[in-house]
Amino acid sequence: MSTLRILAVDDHEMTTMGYKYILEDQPVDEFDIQMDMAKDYESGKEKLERSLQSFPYDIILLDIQLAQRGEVPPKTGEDLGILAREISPNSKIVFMSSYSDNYRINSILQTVDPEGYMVKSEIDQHTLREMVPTVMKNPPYYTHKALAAIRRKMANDDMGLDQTDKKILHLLSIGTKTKDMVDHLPLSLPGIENRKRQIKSLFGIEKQNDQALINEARHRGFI
Amino acid sequence: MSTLRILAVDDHEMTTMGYKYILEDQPVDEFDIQMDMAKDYESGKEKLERSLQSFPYDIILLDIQLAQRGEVPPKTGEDLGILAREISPNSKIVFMSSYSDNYRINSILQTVDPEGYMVKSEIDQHTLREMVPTVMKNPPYYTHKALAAIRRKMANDDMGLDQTDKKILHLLSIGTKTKDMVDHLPLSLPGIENRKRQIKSLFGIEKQNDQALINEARHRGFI
DNA sequence: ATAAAAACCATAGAAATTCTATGGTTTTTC
DNA sequence: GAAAAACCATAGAATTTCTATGGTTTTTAT
Repeated sequence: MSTLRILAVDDHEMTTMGYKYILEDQPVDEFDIQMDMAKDYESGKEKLERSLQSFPYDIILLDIQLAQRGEVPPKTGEDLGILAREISPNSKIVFMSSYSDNYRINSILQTVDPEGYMVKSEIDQHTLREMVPTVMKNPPYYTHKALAAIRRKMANDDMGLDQTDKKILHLLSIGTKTKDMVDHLPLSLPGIENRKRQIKSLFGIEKQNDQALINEARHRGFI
Repeated sequence: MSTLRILAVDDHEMTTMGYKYILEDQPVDEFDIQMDMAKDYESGKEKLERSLQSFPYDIILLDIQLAQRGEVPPKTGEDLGILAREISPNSKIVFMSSYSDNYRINSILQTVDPEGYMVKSEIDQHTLREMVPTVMKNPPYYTHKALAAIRRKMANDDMGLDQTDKKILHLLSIGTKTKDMVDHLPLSLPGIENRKRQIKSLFGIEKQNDQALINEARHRGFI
């Protein structure tokens, strides 16, 4: 029976406590578990760095939304994941996120490529304990909602949308006005309008408004 | 206890027999199972069409490689899947394939978007019986190797490769000579060479040969 | 070992795509 | 009903990608 060292980073202490009790309570599969906790980017980073001196963590559980301590720009769990990949490449990384929105999932799957992604509403004693051996021996582990998002993405992948198109969809989805997008994109206003028109055409919703575009993009798993 | 009607199409009769015995033997979850079998595209198509008159199939299990009966061009399980989606849209479709190669999986995930994908080496009594209720109530169901392929794809997705680039990689992987690719692509020979060079650059393997490109593309989940 | 084949590279100009600038119309919002 | 935002169209500029061409290097087969 080997011992796994797990670091859980979440700004809600209750959450990490929950993980701790469920996982340390009794052995998971063939593993004994020993948990560490952190509740923001900085303390997570510190624990991570300190661990490299002795035993690196076997698994790192990361919430996306982390409490800030006044940093600008604010650091997220995604940033911590990217850091962890770099300095502790043998640790398995699992995101525990409230978001099941595609833009976030897609981004994390590309920047971090974690061994697991669990949507919080689907985390319970069973899935949590199931995740551990899967991530260690047979990654990846995705909960159902994450998997469904991934499926949507795969099904609508090669539509020819590029990074810029996807960013436009994302900006739209968070309520950005088209005229303000010029501040976030290297494009002129008519350029943006043109792309929106092209995407609508690709989606088969010509001559409809932005809401229709947002709905279709969400349905197709882009946002 | 409701009854599920399942159609299995595979050119190896032993395989479909195996599915039949395992699934009909005893109820799966809350379902009683009744299997039909077919061993090529034509007979699969007939059973499918006939089923529409009475009760459509709940689940359709498809092998990719199907025995031909002299058709040119040969029809595959993918073609049958596309047909099934059209004429029997409420049936769940699950691919049972020997291939875990990405190009195939990616293609099927886009053209058919099946509720399940199982790699044959991972099919056994347990996974088979686990697949049924998942596909019916909580799709998708992917076996581990399929999931790993999907993960690779997601991680390397937005590299800016377009359809043509991916087709070049695929043609390369099946041994097509560069000079012969002009017959399969709407491009001149230097055009193809240029794209290969660009892709190598994207992959960080400048000035290396085709084998290196194939290896890297496979590693990144494109083929 | 060497001849033939294929792969690889570079360049110039053609072709196609995408951008911007501009000016206007329609729709939404308050 | 006035102001703001979204939407549309066009011409020309800028960029990208393609082809044609001619050459060098590497691989393959004898």
